[in-house]
Amino acid sequence: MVKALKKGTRFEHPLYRAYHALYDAWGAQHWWPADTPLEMMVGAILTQNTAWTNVEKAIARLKEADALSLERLHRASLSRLAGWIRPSGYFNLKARRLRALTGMIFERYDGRLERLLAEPPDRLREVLLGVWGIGPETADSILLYAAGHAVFVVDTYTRRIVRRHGWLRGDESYDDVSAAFTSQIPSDPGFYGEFHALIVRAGKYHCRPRPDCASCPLRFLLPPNGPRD
DNA sequence: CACCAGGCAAGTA
DNA sequence: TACTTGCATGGT
Repeated sequence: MVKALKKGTRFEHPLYRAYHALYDAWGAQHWWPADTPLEMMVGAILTQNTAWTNVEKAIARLKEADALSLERLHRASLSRLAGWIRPSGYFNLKARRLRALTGMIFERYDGRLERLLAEPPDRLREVLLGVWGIGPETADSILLYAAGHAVFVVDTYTRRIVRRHGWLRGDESYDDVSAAFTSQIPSDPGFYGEFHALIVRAGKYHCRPRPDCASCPLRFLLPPNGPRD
C-alpha cells in the first residue's frame, strides 16, 4: 500500500494524520470492488445516493443475465436494463444514465472503453461531466478507480467529516473540497483511493447523521468541544 | 413506522 | 446564484 512518506511539517496536516488513524485501525479497504473498468463505471452510476448492498444485487443480476458488456448494455431496451438494475433503486433514471454513458462511448470512442480511459485526466473529466447523469463525484470516482488518476473523490461522508472536524467550514464547492485534499496530501492514486474508501467506512459506521464518535478511529482528532453540529 | 443510503438534473425565485 | 424536488429499493 502506501509506504511511509518522508517526514516534514507538510505531513503533520490534520488530513494526513486522519488518514493514518483510519488506516492503522482498519487497514486496506480494497476499493473499488469491481472485476473490470466497465463494472466499476456501472457501479459508480448505480451507487448514486444508494446503499452499496443494493448495488451488489443489481450487478449480480447483470452478470446473471450476461449483460455486463458494453455491447449488451447498449443494445438492451431501457425496460430490460431497468429490470436488471431494479434492486439499486431509481432504476428508470439509472437505466437512462447507463444508456447515456454507453451511447457516448459508441459515438465518440467507437465503442472502445480503453480509448475513453486513455484520455488525459482533464479531458476525461470534461467528457464524463458532459454525459447526462454523471456529476463530479461519479466522474472523479471513474478517474480515480477506473483510470488511475490522482483525484480526490468528495462525497456526502467527506463533507460531513471535514465539517464535523472543523477542517473546513463545510460550505465550500465540490472542487474546493477536493483541492483541499490534493493540495495538502501527497499525489498518489493508491493513497487517494484508500483514503476515500476509509472515509466512506467511517461515514457508514460512525460519522452518521447521529454520530457515534466513541469508537471512531478519528475520535482523538476531534476538536476539543467535540464534533461540530 | 421513520430514516438512511458511496448523486444528479431540472425547476423556481 | 441558491434553494427545492423527483427519483425507488432494501436494510435497520
